Amino acid sequence: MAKHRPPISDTELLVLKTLWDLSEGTVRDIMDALSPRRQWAYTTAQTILNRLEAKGYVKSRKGKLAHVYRPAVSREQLLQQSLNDLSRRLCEGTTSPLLMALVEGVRLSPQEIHDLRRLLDEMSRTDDVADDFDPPGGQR
Amino acid sequence: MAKHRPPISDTELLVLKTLWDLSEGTVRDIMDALSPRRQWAYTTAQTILNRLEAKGYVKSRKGKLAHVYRPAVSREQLLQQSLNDLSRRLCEGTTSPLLMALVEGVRLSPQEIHDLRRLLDEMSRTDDVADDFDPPGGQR
DNA sequence: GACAACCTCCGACAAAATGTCGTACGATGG
DNA sequence: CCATCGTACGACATTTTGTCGGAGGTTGTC
Repeated sequence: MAKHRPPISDTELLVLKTLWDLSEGTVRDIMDALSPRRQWAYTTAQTILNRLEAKGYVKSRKGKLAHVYRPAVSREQLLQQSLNDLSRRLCEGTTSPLLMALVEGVRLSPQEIHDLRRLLDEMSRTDDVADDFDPPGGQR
Repeated sequence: MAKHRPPISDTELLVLKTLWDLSEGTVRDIMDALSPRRQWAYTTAQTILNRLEAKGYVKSRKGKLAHVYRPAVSREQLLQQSLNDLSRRLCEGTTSPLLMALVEGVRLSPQEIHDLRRLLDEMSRTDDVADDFDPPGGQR
């Protein structure tokens, strides 16, 4: 189940991205990594991290000296979640409209098209066995 | 160029959706269509419409009696825009990660897979002719 | 041509989200 | 034992969102 998480703001995302890069780090690590792009008071960075944790995007563990933060969601998961939210907001939870919009609205490289085809092949192969009959107790 | 539009809030989206359904309508039309889900003062609906217009999501024309509002963006365009924003926020503007996340993270129906395949076929066909050389004066 | 019914314009306001800190205080290592 | 560095907690200005109220223009109707 994709857990429901409050929306992430731009500043928060900036910090999360930094954490993705670092894999993990303390408040100070974040500040260092971010400077000179952002000149924050120590507590500012701290607050962002706290909020990120409250929202479920990072988790922390007690390091010897300072708390060590690490992402609780990967870029892929965040992508996933965002797409789901989008789908719920705009398409009553269906996803093919997203697919269509993406494929139509973007110039895919031949390489990407190829990869996508492969992926589709895989999917229909696994779906074949599952779609032959209605699963008992199937939903919706 | 996809115009940059400020983010749309949930309430605003609700109204925009109503406009999509009605094709167009006055403040009162919106209110009627929305009741009894929402009990708004007339001016509340008006404000939402105004903000939607300010943000570029709807436009209005002067009707005989009252202003008539109509969507300035279709559901597809909004989808497009949202996906672009997402791509910019999370993937430095690239789109294949979105594609992958969508295709992997969602159970497509055989029908959807079929449609997608068709779309891909079309794309590679048009790409074949379009990619041989730079079209003179070609847009986007 | 005065009235009621509608509309529009403009501004107001509270609540929530966001961006940014300061302070008080506990742990730590020379 | 005191200078550092961290944490907890709260504060505050700004922006965004959700909701209205009131002043004043149109209009259709007796």
